[in-house]
This record gives sequence, structure tokens and C-alpha cells, in this order.
Amino acid sequence: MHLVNGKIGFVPPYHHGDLRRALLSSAVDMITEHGPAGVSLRELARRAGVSNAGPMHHFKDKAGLLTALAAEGFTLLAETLTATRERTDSFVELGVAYVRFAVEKRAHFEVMFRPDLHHPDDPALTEARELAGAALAGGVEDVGDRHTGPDRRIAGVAAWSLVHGFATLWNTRNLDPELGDDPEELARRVAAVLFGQRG
Amino acid sequence: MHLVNGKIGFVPPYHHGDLRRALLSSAVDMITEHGPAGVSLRELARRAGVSNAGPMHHFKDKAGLLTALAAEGFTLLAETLTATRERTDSFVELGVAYVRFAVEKRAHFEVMFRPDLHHPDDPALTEARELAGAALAGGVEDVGDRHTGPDRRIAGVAAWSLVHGFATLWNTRNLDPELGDDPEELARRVAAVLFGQRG
DNA sequence: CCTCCAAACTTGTCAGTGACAAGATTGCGT
DNA sequence: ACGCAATCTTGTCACTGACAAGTTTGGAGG
Repeated sequence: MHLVNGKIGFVPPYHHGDLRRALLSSAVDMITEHGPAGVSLRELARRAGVSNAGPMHHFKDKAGLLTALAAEGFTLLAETLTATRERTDSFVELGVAYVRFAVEKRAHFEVMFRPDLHHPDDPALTEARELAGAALAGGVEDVGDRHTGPDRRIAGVAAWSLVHGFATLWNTRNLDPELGDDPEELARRVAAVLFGQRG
Repeated sequence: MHLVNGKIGFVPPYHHGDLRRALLSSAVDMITEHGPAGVSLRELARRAGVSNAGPMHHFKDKAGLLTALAAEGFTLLAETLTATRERTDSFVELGVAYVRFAVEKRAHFEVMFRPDLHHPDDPALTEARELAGAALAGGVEDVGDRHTGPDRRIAGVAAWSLVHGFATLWNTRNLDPELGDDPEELARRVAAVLFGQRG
């Protein structure tokens, strides 16, 4: 039996060490388990071994938490996309990379495109989003050269819509199970429909 | 001053008349205002002028409510799509109809593709979903005739992904505002990228 | 016309939640 | 050694979804 601060028993240190990271990481777990709505600040605090309102100092809101997660997600996506572009200049592969990200980092992905869950004008989020947008748009330009002027932008929207729609439908299990269980391989074939033999 | 049932004052009728419809309709309003998470059974009851647990008799759950709404949505979508196919055999127009539905019936659309909000094996929902799926797949076949065998299915997935992704990105305001404010016209141009001059 | 039953609603209650205010504790710079 | 700012705690509020048990109603069958 210990005497600590005049009280009996174990008294945890007042400071957690790296609460912020711990919270973000636990939030990812909770989202993959129960979706973004299933994130509870209290449960989060519980998992981190911290009191109810502990998290609120790092993210003043629940929306603050999810905003931070979305920003992290856009940063990761940007890294993935630029890495892919350095490896190959095939748009299909860029699309596959987008889908792979959506599937592997599903928790992040689910939060990234839901502005209703964000603090919309958070600077970190905006910056990260623009970074990712640039990485994607740049890759599409490489392949859009059969289109001119405004058509190039439209082609970009089409490409984005295609991979985003596919990723969404896959993640929400809305695609026919007969199509197989390998999202990457399927994504490759689907993306090829848009860009054909051009790559 | 009235004497009703031995009590003084106004006593509302015990039976609402058409609570179920009123609830579904109010739910649509609440979703368009605050998203699916912003639906509260109590607020719903309040708007219908009914007690807290009133709704629970019609939809035993919150999930039950949203399931019914999703089923209604799939039915509406199926009607829209088949009506479009009778009007024209252009796939682009079918895609535009899909997008128009997603934008006009946004509340329904947001709920339809989120199985985490449903009672997954509800028969009414399953049936309605299959109906809509058939209407969409049938339309894609009309245009997929340059592909053979399994490729036709892949083309269908690509088409669905494209319009679904576009609708999602549009609704979540993730598309560049410079692209204009007319989703239908934009959707037409985007869909044309996939199916070119073929229609 | 009566009776009774199932459907439609109410009342009361419970645990869990997000948000906030005010206080306690810590470490760091000076 | 001091004090300040960042970090975490405690206590509280209004709100929510879910359920159990009771009340009312319309209508079907006698």
C-alpha cells in the first residue's frame, strides 16, 4: 500500500504524455468499428485512461476531433498519390492508389468527405485538402491530353467521380459480392473502362 | 371551458391520423437540415405533436425509421430510372436522372447507401433496392454492347461508380464551385466523358 | 347494440452523450 | 524560487435512444 499525496492507492500521473495521438488513434479504431457516429468522447477518454472532459482540451469539440482526423487523412492521401506518381505515370494506377487508400484508411476516408462533421474553415484541414487535390489533379492532367481547355477539367471531375464512387460503393458494401473480394484488382478494371488502353 | 372525459381543457385526439407519413416527412426535413445524425426521435415526435415514444410504434427503432426511408428512396429511384428509360435510351440521360434524384431527394439518397443506419435484412428495403438495381443495370446494358461477357458488368460498375461518385461529391460540396451551380448540366458533360458520342 | 381485442399512443424511467464552467496539477522558462 | 500557461479533473446541464407498463381508441364479431 502506497501513500501518495496523502491518499491511499495508485494515483495516475496528471499528464498523459501524448494524449492527442492516443485519442486520434483510438478514434480511428472506433470509426472502423461503428462508423463516425459511433465515436463518443467519453468512450475515447475511457480508452485513453483519462477523465471525461480530458479530450476537450486538445480538440475543443467532437467536430474538432474529426476535423483533425480529416486533415491527417488528406495529408496521408496526398503522400500516397504523389508517391504513386513518382512510381508510374499511369492514371489507372493513380486511381487504384486512391481506392487502396480509401479501403486501407477507411476511417479517415469516411470522415474526410463529410463536411457536416467538420469545422469547415479549419486552416490545417483546408491546406491538407488542397495538397491532396493538387496531387490528384496533376495526375489527371497527364492523361487528359486528348481533351482541350475546359474539357480537361471535366475529364478530371469524371476521373475523380469514378474512383471516388467506386471506393464509396465498395466500402459501404453496395457492390455485388460476385465481383470478387479484391478491391484493387476490380478498381483497375473499372478505371480502365474510363481510360481504356491509354493507361 | 370544456369538459372532456371528465378533464378540463383541450385534449388532443389519441390517434394522430397518419403519424407514419408525418414522421417520414419530418425526418426528410430534419435530414436535409442536419444530416442523418441530426434526426432525433423526440424532436420528430415534437413536430408531429405526439409524445416521446409515439414514433416507436411505427418504427421500432431509429434504424427502423431510416430503413423505411431508404426503402422509399429506392422505390422512388426505380420509378425515376424506368421513367427515363421510357423517354430515351441515352445512358448519359440515365446517369443525369440518377444525379438529379440524388440532388433533389438528397435526404433519401444520403440514407440509402449507408447500411450502418439500416436494419440490414429488412425485406421491404431489399426488394426496393433490387428493383432500383435492375432499372439501372438494364439501362447500362443498352450502352455496353461494345463490351462482351464479363466486361459488360465491369462497364456497369464503372457507370454506376461515375454517377454515384459525382452525386456524392456534389452533394457534399466537394467539387470546385467554379464548375457552376447546375448539377444536371455538369453531370451531363461528366457522363459524356465515359460514354463519349455513343449517348 | 354490446363486448372485447389489437393497434395506436402516453407516462415514467434509465443509462449514455456532448458541452461547458470552474478548479486542480504540472512542468517550464525566467 | 516563482509564476504562468498548458494540461487534466470534477461537477453539472439538457438532450437522446430505448424500453416497460399503462391508457385510449376504433372496429370486428357476437
